[in-house]
Order: sequence, then structure tokens, then C-alpha cells
Amino acid sequence: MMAEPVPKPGLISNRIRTLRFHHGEMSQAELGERIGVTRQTIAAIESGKYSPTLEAAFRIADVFSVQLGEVFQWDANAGNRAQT
Amino acid sequence: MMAEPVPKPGLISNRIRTLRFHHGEMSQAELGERIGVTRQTIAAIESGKYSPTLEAAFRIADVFSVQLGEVFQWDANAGNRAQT
DNA sequence: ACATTATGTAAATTATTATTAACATATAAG
DNA sequence: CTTATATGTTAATAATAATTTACATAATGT
Repeated sequence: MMAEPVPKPGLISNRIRTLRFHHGEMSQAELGERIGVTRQTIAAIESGKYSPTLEAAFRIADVFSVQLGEVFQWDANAGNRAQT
Repeated sequence: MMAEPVPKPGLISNRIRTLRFHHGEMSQAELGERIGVTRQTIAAIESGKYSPTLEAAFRIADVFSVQLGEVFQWDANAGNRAQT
């Protein structure tokens, strides 16, 4: 045994990249500055390496003037889905 | 010097307690079971000791069949408010 | 009185998110 | 070619969330 050396595909997806481009091609660095985290953190969140804290999630939605649910989507059924 | 031995009043408030009572007086333990965390974690989140992970927040909202924003409120202006 | 359930809270440990620093590639500008 | 910007990625460390175990009180029921 011993598996999962991989990150976390995760049940939570996000639309950060799209939203950044729809907001003047905002860079990861600028978004990071605006919400108070580093650009590496934005990159990690955007690529789904891990999920942001609830506060960071609220702040990101605020930057784009949308609801939290329009940035992050949680798949309630991931995990217990039919196999094929 | 040396302050803040206290938790974190936090910019994020929640209505978990109210929602639990409006859903058949659901106990902290049951809510915890339903979303996959312990009752102590629910107690800590409910009392504002710290914020839940984004996934836990989505799961809690799902249990009560409401949007995440109806359970957790983020005060965008906390921190930079007028002083009386 | 005794048992059960719900909740509060604390300490020690584990897991996860975030940080800084570093080095990489790609692109556009001059 | 050189410079600057944007992004990808990794390692080591720090900060925060969650866990288990434990003990406490209050309320309810028998």
C-alpha cells in the first residue's frame, strides 16, 4: 500500500484564471497583493493544488465582485459517483 | 508587549447555531458526522475560534440546503473601520 | 440517585495551507 | 541580445485547522 503521493485533484474547482482575464488580465501577483497572499499561493489555489482558507476565498470573490460560489464550485457528489 | 493570547474574533461570522435549531435541533455532533468532522471542530467553528476549510464550509451549507453565504458572512470592511 | 445527551474547553499531536527564497521557461519591449 | 513581466514549480519553514483524549457542567429522563 502507500499511495496518493499526488496533491489533491479535489472536489473544489475554481474559475480564477477566467475571472482574472476578464478583469483586465490581472496577474496572479496583483490578485495576491489585493487579497494579502503571495503569488505562489494564488498559483497553487488556481491550479487546484489545495483549497484556500474561507477568508481568502471571500476576498477573491470580492476582488471580482461576484459571489463566492461563482469563483469556487464544490461538487457534492464527488467521491460517490458511478464507476463508468 | 505580548498580546493576543486570545483566539481570533475574526472577520467571518456564522449562523450555524441558528440553522441547527431550525433544522430539528440538530446537535453539533450530528452536524459533525454529516460533514465528516468532529463535534469539537463544529464547536470551534460555531464559536468563531477559527474558520473552517472551504470544503467544510460548503458541506455545512449543503446540510442546511442554503448557499455558503447564508451560513458564513465575511465583513469586507473589518479592519479599516472608523473609530467611533 | 443514576444514566444519557448536549455542550464547553483544554492539551498534545497530525494535517493542511501559506510563506519565503530560489530557479526555471516563455513572451514582449527596447 | 538584454530587460522586464508573468507564470510554473520546488524545498524548507511557519501558521492554522482538525484530530483524539480527557474532564467539566447543565438539562432531561427513568
